[in-house]
Amino acid sequence: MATLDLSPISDVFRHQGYNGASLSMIAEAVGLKRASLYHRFPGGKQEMAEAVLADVREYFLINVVGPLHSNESPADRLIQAIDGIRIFYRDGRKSCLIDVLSLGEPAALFRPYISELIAAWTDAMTVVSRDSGHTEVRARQLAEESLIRIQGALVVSRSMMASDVFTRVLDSLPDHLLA
Amino acid sequence: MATLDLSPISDVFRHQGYNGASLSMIAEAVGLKRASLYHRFPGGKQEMAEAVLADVREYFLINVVGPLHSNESPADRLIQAIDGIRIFYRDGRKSCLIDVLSLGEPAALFRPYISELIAAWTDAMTVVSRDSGHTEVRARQLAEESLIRIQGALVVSRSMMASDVFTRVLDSLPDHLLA
DNA sequence: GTCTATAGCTTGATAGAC
DNA sequence: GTCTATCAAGCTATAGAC
Repeated sequence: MATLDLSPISDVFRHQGYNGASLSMIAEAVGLKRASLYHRFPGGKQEMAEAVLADVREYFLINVVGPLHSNESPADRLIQAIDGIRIFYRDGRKSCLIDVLSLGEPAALFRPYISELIAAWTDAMTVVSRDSGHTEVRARQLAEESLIRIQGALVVSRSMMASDVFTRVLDSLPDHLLA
Repeated sequence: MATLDLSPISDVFRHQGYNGASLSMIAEAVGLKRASLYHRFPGGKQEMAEAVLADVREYFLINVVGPLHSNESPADRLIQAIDGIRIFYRDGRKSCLIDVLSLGEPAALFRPYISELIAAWTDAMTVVSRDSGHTEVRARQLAEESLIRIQGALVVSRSMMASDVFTRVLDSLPDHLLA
């Protein structure tokens, strides 16, 4: 087998949280036995979560942060980034790793990864907002506000099983973020 | 002993999530042994979470929903509700039960409680927004938006250990919600 | 590189003394 | 009403056959 597809593991963590995700669940999701996971991830569960976070980081850099830095028009850049976000969260049906991995005692292990991810995301949204005509300070405010709205929409969508909340927030992003 | 103070249990759930909260942690937090918890909560862990949710519901009805329905000015009502919210979330340092209890397989057990809580909260914010001059439809949009911003701010605050994000969102609520 | 088997521990929950 | 003692089941992780 080549390199392992991490998305089933990601799904387990996102649905169950770090504590709730057992190696049995993960093993079943990837189609291996528990012990075999230790061949791929000698560091155990923690290493699996770190691998998933690295995977998510790569996805965001390519599909969200990258487009936001391109040389197209701010509106076109944002539309591409929104597509990347929509796909990652499956229209609001999948939780955010940032959210679920910041719970409990193990959260401290992942805080550095998560902080960097949030910073890169916020910076990229700041750039596109500023390029659309806002001042640097205002652009930063709007970018932070956008991140908050996305994360909040994910929580509310999940709690109420109403993913249209998330879709609506994503659709309104251009109006909020661009001048 | 009279009736048990539920806030230590609430804190454990909010910090660890439902799966991450073990009876050992809860017992230590309340100062009892594991077995003694079953005298207060024969239904075990699930009953503890339900009791905490009922407690939270009562707090919100008294300190958030109630003030929003009073006969004072919309601005004064909202200020009181914001105080209730700020205290409940300890300036953003405590997570939201709505968030942490909607993770994993046990989430289905709590969905009815959580949905009702969110609905009552959103309705109350809709009332105060409408009373300030907005149309019913617009008021509802703004109320939903406010809930999203609060929940998002809690997630971002927790992830980045920056509780000022939460404080800023709460402070901006009157401008967002009232006409 | 995947498996079976198992060690050692913690979990949620129960029984029964006081 | 709280405790000690205990249970079966689940957990993470390891050892070693193939």
